[in-house]
Amino acid sequence: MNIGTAAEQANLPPKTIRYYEEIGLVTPSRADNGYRDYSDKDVHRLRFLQRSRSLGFTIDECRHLLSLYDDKHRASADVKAMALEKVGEIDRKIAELQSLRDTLATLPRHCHGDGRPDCPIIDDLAGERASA
Amino acid sequence: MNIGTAAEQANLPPKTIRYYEEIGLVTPSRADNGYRDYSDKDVHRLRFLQRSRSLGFTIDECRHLLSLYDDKHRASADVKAMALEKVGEIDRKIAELQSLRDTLATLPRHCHGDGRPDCPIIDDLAGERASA
DNA sequence: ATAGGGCTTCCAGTCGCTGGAAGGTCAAGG
DNA sequence: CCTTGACCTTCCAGCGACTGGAAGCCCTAT
Repeated sequence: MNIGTAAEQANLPPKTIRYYEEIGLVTPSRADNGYRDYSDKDVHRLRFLQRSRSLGFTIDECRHLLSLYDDKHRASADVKAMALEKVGEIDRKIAELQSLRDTLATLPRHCHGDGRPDCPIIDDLAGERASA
Repeated sequence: MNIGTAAEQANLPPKTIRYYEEIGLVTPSRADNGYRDYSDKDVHRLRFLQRSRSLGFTIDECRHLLSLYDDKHRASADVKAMALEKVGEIDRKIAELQSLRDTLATLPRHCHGDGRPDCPIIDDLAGERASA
């Protein structure tokens, strides 16, 4: 199967698939004309990548997950630990964004927001008010 | 004032400050020995950048904010609109992460997480269960 | 005189793609 | 048989916002 078809089935752009090959995540065989030839197994791998990437795993984590996927004797504990660690990471990121949001949201509240030049937001950014 | 001192006062690494100069955000004068020489005004600008960056504005937005900061006749409406738009962006990002988190958090719940090789998380990533 | 720290420039790398150029291949239509 | 257009190939460059490192100058203290 050509890269375009594989791309459709894996829901990934061809460019990305070629990139994944470049960094050693998938290694399709080649047809006589030099075109990449994807097997169902390759596509399976690509879908695995698509899904784990979309869940926020980095490329290196995906590499690790794939090796666990290939390893018939893996311990499910390893995988579970990775998933839980990732959930923790996302939680931390959410909390960070939340506090960012709260800080940022206070700024416009003191700003009359009309054509006048004095602007409490700018003042705050410039540190002309008490602020972190 | 040398870059090291400016860096301390602005709470930014020297490398970052040089980078900001390279992209035209701050242009300190130079001492006779070729060292960058930061005025209080420069440091003020750097702090402005530090704060707006840490609030999640991109470099280009910071550039815009700085030009509003320099413009004594700016309309506060412009600034307010940027701040509100940014809050919306952050809200969207939080929501996205939240749904990501929810999806990801369901995976470990079905995984016994011991030394056995069968792992529902891997199965899910591989698409061997019904999943998006 | 020398040792150290800070400063300078420039180049390369990060992460995960994405865009574009230049050219080969293939299937369908005239 | 020829052309058109879609698809494929490779390679190189760029995104954002820095960060690390090398090579070398400058300044101060001992």
